[in-house]
Amino acid sequence: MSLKHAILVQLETEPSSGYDLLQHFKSGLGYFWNAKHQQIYQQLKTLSEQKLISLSLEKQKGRPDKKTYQITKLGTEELKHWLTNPVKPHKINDALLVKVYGGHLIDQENLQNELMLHKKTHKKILQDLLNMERTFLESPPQTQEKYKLPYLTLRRGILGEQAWLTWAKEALEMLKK
Amino acid sequence: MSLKHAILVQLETEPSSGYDLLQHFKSGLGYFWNAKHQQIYQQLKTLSEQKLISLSLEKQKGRPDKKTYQITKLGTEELKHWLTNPVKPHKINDALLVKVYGGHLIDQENLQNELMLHKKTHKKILQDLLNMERTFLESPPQTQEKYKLPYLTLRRGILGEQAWLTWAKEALEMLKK
DNA sequence: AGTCTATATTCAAAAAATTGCATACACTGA
DNA sequence: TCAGTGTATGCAATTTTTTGAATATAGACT
Repeated sequence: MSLKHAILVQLETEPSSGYDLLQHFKSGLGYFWNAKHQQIYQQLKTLSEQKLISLSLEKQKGRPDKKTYQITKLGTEELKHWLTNPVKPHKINDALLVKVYGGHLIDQENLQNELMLHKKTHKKILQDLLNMERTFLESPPQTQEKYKLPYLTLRRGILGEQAWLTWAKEALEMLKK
Repeated sequence: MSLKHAILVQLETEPSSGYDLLQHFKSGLGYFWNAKHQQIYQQLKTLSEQKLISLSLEKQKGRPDKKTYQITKLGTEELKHWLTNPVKPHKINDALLVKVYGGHLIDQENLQNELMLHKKTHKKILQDLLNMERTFLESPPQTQEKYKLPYLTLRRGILGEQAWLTWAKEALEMLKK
């Protein structure tokens, strides 16, 4: 169960509110760990009860108050413990590929159109990731050294998206034949 | 909810028992749709109740009897309906990347070792996929034409694994610095 | 004032996945 | 005969994910 640890990892980077975390899960962390806001808040409550994180209320100007959480010593220990133990390879559930597998049952143009839609999405994602990479590579060397591991997750995203687009091109060519 | 459709797609290809399906989910379909035997049997029961599949009991020599399911007309219609509607991009929950993101907290050798373990796994998967590809490409042209869409799912797997291994190489090099 | 949007959080229910456990048939080898 | 392995199926509980719904603060605009 790694949502807990994804949250702890992010809180270890900087204290955050539920909403801040949600933004991170829409970008950054979210490229490799999907989480819904209900999950995040629920998990924050649990982590707080377990004393792995602590809570402080923060008043904001022009915005509602927010609850800021930060990781505790206990939380950091729990996180380190998890980090030292091996995880299993992630499992894939890709409905698009199920559709491709059974695609002979439908009109090939429909399949092509859908592939092109997904291609568009993936192009956007790749663009976003490349922008993030450019920003990172323009940052000072100590920043680059500090964040070299998060950068690796970015590289994984980029290489994965590029592979996907290579495949999509191939697939569309085959479908046109 | 695509387990249902993954099962229907496979049953459309050929009638199968729960056990047969399980083997398919360990290979072939399983590279892009993960399913546990409990899920499969449960889903077969539901699909049968819904008349999307029909059941026949088959006696075997030297083995226990098996229940063979085949897709019904209604099932084929349901499947086609699903196939014509767009699906969302699949979501990623990759614990390894969460670990890489927070990897500065642990001994870098531990992280390297784990990456190398995963690398080994991915190499094996790629090998399996390439073997499957070779077999496919050695098959008669009409077979290749018939299964060109399932072949596309294989190609996706191969390109994805290759991208993963490229990344792993890059990551290990960075970790060694 | 009301509507819309953004920020911020919460509760609840349903669906799906995972884990644990179990049973039965059949064969093989000690 | 028993233990181990493979084939074959099933039930139940727990955990995780998804979906739906809602509330509150605050600002901007009509």
